[in-house]
Amino acid sequence: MLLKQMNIEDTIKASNKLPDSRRLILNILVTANHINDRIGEALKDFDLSIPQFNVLRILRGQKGKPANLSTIQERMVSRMSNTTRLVDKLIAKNLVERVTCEANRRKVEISITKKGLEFLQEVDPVIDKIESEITSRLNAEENELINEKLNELRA
Amino acid sequence: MLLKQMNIEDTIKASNKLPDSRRLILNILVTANHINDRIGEALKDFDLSIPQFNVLRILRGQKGKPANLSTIQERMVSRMSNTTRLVDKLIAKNLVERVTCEANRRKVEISITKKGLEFLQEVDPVIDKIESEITSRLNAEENELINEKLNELRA
DNA sequence: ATACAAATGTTGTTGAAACAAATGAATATA
DNA sequence: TATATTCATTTGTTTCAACAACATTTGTAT
Repeated sequence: MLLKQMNIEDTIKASNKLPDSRRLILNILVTANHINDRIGEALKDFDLSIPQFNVLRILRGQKGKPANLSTIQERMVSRMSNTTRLVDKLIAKNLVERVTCEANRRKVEISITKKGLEFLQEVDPVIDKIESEITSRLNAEENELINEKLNELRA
Repeated sequence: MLLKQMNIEDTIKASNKLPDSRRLILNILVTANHINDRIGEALKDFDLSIPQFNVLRILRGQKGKPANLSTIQERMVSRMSNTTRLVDKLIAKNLVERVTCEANRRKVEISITKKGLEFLQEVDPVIDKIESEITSRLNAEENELINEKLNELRA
């Protein structure tokens, strides 16, 4: 199978060659956008936004242990200003629940419900498929190499 | 100068090691987010949103030739649903202007104003600095390598 | 103890994005 | 030529995010 591949200049139809730094930056942004579009599209079938999906995965990662709002915020891919209302949405769907923490009554304990876990099990394979479809275009070493280089960029 | 560097598991504080595909996907998304945060922050000093900034750069890239709305949409880093109102904002600031195309009156011709060009000249060095600050953490070959690999991911 | 500061979430408001429908202009069809 | 179809953009509506102000609980210092 032959896949046509485009550099970013073509992709965003830049009129002239970009400076190297901007070229890489744009490439990362465009690629991230591409990924988000694909995942967001798939999640629409489940009436789930990307941030909502991320919160669910974070809560599952807690393995039963509830999480505070601030914990969720820290772990979000993109930091949200109003995580409260995001959680509200998930509560309305009975996918998560919230109780105020007894030890420190300012805090709040958020956890994923049984229904939430079951729901995730339906969503997961769809997203996994997209993710591995994308990353399978590179082999494991290339994959790992990019991981390292991106880590350096964020350093 | 020693920079502390974090892998994505640490960055998003994942409780367990992620599968390779998700690992790379998340890394790209987190990195893009990091870049957007930094650029968005800098643009705030100029009362400019990232999409607005992109439109201005697209129009400058036209070198005097005006662009249609649809042309702008194609070239945007992230596709927007309502570019009309985005352009309205820039018109309100006298940075761009819009006239309906004589040849095809459905179309509209959008171009950057003199003031817009001058404004971009102020903004550019600030953004360039951020962009090269980030990309300079890798050398030219690494930089180019990632570009290629990202192109393959989007293929 | 009391007062003051910091931590943690929530709520109100405003502006932007997503989505769908509508407008107006050009083109194709009958 | 009249009518339908498509194109390019705009507009209306609903949802969501950013930001700031607020409330409540906890911690600290006098």
